[in-house]
Amino acid sequence: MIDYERDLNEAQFEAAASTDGPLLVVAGAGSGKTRTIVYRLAYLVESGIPASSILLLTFTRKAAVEMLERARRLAEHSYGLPKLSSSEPLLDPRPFATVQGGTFHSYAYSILRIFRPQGYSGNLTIMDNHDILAAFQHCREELKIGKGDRSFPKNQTVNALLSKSRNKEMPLEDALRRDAPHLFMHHSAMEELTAAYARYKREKSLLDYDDLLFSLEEVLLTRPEALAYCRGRHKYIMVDEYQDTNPVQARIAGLVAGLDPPAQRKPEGTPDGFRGNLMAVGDDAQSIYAFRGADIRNILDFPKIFKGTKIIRLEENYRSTQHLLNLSNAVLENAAEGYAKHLFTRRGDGLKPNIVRPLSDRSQAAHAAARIIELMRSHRPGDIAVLFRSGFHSFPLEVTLNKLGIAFKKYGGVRYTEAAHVRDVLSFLRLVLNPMDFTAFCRMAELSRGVGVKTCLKIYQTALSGDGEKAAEMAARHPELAGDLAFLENARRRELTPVQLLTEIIEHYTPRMELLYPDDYPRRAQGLEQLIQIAAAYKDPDLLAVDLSLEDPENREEGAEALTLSTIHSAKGLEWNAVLILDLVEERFPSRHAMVRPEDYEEERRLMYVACTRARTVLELYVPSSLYDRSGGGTMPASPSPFVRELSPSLYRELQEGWDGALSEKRRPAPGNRLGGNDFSRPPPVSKIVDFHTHAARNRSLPHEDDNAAAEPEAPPVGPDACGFCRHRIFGRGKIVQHLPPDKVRVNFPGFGLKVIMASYLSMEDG
DNA sequence: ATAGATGGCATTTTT
DNA sequence: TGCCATCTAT
Repeated sequence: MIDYERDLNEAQFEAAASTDGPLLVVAGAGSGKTRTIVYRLAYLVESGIPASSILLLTFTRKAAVEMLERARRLAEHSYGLPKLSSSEPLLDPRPFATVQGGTFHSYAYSILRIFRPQGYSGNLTIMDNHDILAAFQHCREELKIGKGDRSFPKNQTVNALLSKSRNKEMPLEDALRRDAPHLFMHHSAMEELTAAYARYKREKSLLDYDDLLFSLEEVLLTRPEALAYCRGRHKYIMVDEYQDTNPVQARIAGLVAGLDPPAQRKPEGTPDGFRGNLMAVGDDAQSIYAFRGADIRNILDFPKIFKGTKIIRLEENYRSTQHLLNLSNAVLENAAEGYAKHLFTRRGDGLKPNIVRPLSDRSQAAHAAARIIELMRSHRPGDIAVLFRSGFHSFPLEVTLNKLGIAFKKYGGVRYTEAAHVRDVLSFLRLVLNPMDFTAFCRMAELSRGVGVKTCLKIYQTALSGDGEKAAEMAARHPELAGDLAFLENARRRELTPVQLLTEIIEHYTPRMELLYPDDYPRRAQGLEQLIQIAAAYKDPDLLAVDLSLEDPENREEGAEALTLSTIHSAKGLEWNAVLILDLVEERFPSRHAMVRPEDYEEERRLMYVACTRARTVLELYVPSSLYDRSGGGTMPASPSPFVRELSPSLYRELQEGWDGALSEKRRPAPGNRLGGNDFSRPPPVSKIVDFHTHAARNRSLPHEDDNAAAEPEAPPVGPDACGFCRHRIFGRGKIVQHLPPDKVRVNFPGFGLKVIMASYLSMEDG
């Protein structure tokens, strides 16, 4: 049996054992949130609640799968294997097998398949990003909007703004005023485009991501049988990462859990009206999705909306050492709004976090790689992660790792499902399931030579008007297309499992792929193998197709054995022994786009908090002094992120890159000894980097260390007694403040502050 | 009408 | 840099 009181702390236990009524669990980072949810699942099931009446809504499907998997292991461990001969009623060997789990989007789709939204008939098709852009392009050509007008926003921009306005539930006009005032002049054309886009979707039974949510809400509000169905089926709702829900999602959760729609609600609110079982789990300090409409008020107002909410706080941290927590807590301390969060741990102090100051983003990559190699001696690659604000921040590191042959997987950035060949195969799959899937049809048809958008549209329109024969005739004029259609026809006739179906599609498609991608088709073929692996988990090809459109399958692909590179957003909810955070400089982190509105800035701070709290024992913050910036025409100075500047030096250890490329601990002037020249016995280099950018270094004609030689400078151009001004390749002109025998000087560079630099790398300047 | 090519652009985060 | 959108020759 499961011993809840042994395995959980008091607060966790209370959360797990509070089965009925509204419940808000404010779970600090690393406070055992997943554990609590898993044990609560077990508790519910042990209380006799059928697992099939539990719905677990998570932020990603991956999170749901992980939790259910952990629940299964807990059950296995606690109950053992079922004894077949026992006369006792057997426990289900997989007690959680029927718990429903997934994202709001996939839940919405599962309901909308049964209860179609108003105006939609036939199979619903989920649009992915490419489909959406193609739709906008189509509409704008049709309406001749923005033609030849350079100032008119691109499809991507239009889509982003529209989606934002929908998620925040504000008129497009207001969203423009707020986020893109320079586009405000186009607001009426954009409204027009938006209307055309909506028509387009309806005509072709297409739903974009936002439609899934709004359509579900509409169905729940307008069709009592749909609401009754959902409520009858799921009586216990758990929502993970509640701080990142947007208003529709919160309303959907409330509706399904039993909250009456506003129209039916009594004027005084919901005094005793709410009888549902809804648990929200989240952390206001980790709310990082406001940009897509997440509303932190959902979690703050939860107790007001659901009267009688029990609030439980989880503040004991089981993940990180105390030194790491001190730094994370400090990040929040400077928040504009006072978050009452103070994480503590009983794990012990551990090591202080390191702040590493490389001279450039290039050497940042080299140092990070060197550090990773060092860490891999005592950690598995899967226990190490490099995090960054934006996808492209990891590019230099990716290059370095590739050179060194260090395998990594990257999350965030280019997505697997967006790879062209995967989308091709997916189109075939979708067309087998739904012959009228317009976007899939276009994608497949355009693989044939001589077929473009116009032809696609014509054939599709003909088919839509019911004249299937004529459409087939038109298609037959293109032999390749005809072959594809015959293939689809054949595949449809047979009842194939998802795996069989995909196998046949890939077989059919492979010759095409070899023509299309002569340079790298073997690699792509390998990627398609993965698709088949993924398909093995599905019985219903329809659900497979939807999931492939909704999420990145790479996320659940095999082992955690590779080093992780990830945006902070994608790292949410995960943890590693060692975490390196890159590019902690102004303009990058916080993102320069977040410097306008204070609330955006605060979200960056929470992002920093999320990043720091991913680490268990090792945390390193990288603060390069310069960045390569192509638009700025080369290497530009960079100032440390305010999130780093704010930190008290007592919280971390500081490593600085000398001009010889080695890292050494920064000397902090002892109190009362600020310029004392005698105690500069140099601490041993913490990690000496091999120059991974040899050719780059040569191009810049920088001397670099041999592997065995301690760098001995050549005759210094800056003499031992020199004073006054000098010049440095990156920092520019600076004033020599102090000599550090035998071979270094301390220089004050305007904009960079004091630097300790090998004298041989400086040239004299006239005062 | 299509396909291939050129040229211009901007570069946050995700379901 | 790589992605789009538009242009141009077929």
